[in-house]
Amino acid sequence: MELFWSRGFAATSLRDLKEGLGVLPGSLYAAYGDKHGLFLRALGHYVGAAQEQATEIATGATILPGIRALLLEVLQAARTTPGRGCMLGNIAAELLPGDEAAGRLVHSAFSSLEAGLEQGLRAAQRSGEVRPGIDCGAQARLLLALMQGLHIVARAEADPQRLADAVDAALAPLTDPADPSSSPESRRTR
Amino acid sequence: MELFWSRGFAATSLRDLKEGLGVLPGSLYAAYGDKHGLFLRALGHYVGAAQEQATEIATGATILPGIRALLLEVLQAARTTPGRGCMLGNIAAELLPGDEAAGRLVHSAFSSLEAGLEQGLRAAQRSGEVRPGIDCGAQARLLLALMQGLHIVARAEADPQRLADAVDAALAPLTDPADPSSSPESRRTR
DNA sequence: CGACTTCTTGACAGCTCGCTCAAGAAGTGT
DNA sequence: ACACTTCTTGAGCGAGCTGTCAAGAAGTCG
Repeated sequence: MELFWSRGFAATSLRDLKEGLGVLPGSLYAAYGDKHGLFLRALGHYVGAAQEQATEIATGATILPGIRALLLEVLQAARTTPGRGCMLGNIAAELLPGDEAAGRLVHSAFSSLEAGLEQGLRAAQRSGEVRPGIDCGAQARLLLALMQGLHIVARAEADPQRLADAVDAALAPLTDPADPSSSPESRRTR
Repeated sequence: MELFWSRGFAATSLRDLKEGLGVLPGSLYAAYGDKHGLFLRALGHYVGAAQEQATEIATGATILPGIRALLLEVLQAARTTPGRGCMLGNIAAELLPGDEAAGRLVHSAFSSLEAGLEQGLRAAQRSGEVRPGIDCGAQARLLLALMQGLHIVARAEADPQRLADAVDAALAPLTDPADPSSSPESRRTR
């Protein structure tokens, strides 16, 4: 997964897999059919992790700080592990919509993340954390697209943290109807 | 440019370039040094077009409808020309931050788009189209990241138009000061 | 222990890649 | 028309790719 994540599908050779995991071509063929089969398994593993994260967002104690932390982690990851981004976005850019099997996996992960965000926002709306009148479904799709976009834009930014205020600009309207300069205070980390 | 745009750098072979443009390997080498040199020229062309678009956004007659049209065009393009996305995002995902020359080009395009958005929002703010108190710089970065994210997410979406409400969710806070039911009284929460 | 089955290995085939370069085509000046 | 220069061409080189498969290693059981 790590190899396909950071290099992409085509750029990860059987030699890389052999040196990285000790999987020899013969064993790989016997177990997964071909390189693409192993790739789908690795992508499936990533999708599973993403779905776990989605339920964490939906059921967290504090929703908005959780979402904020999630988005800021994207910027942090761009600094600590540059060139890796999000495997879903990377694969989407490289293979979709041509690769149907990979497309189904990526789509299910995006759907789970969107659903987790929407569910969390709805709960936060009931508890008063998010003001009424917000379309939680549309906001969830906005936040999902923002997350993917941050992964992309951060790759071209020397200091990805410069994008942190964009995260707050996206979250501010959820709580404060008038003043976007009030920033949610959070200290939650994974 | 079209070839590198829709296939990426590595997946575009010299044979593709020969069949697509009639550029034979020898001529290519003499004119651009290598495949990467030609690629940078193609990317530079795309960057120039993006910068033109940035000034159009900044100097347009109606700013917010212009930005909205720009974002909805992303979803439209995902339907009409699937698998192409935005060359800037594609190249960022494939080559950055490893390829410094490409990184400089993508960064300058992102900067121009961000500056165009910010400039446009500032003008709209002065004309009252955008309400005061908005951080136009942060909003510009948010919209840029959203645009790139839409290109990615739309690749995995059977009907990209489903993301249109996310665009409106991003733009609504720029004009609407508050929930229609609550009074826009100056409530300085601070 | 020996016969049989299953697993593991890495050299190899067949292909495509980016790039080179000698040879022919085209252009230029007198 | 001729000598000279510049441009254009595509076959071919070495390297790397995915996928194959015979041969050896390891495991299993009477």
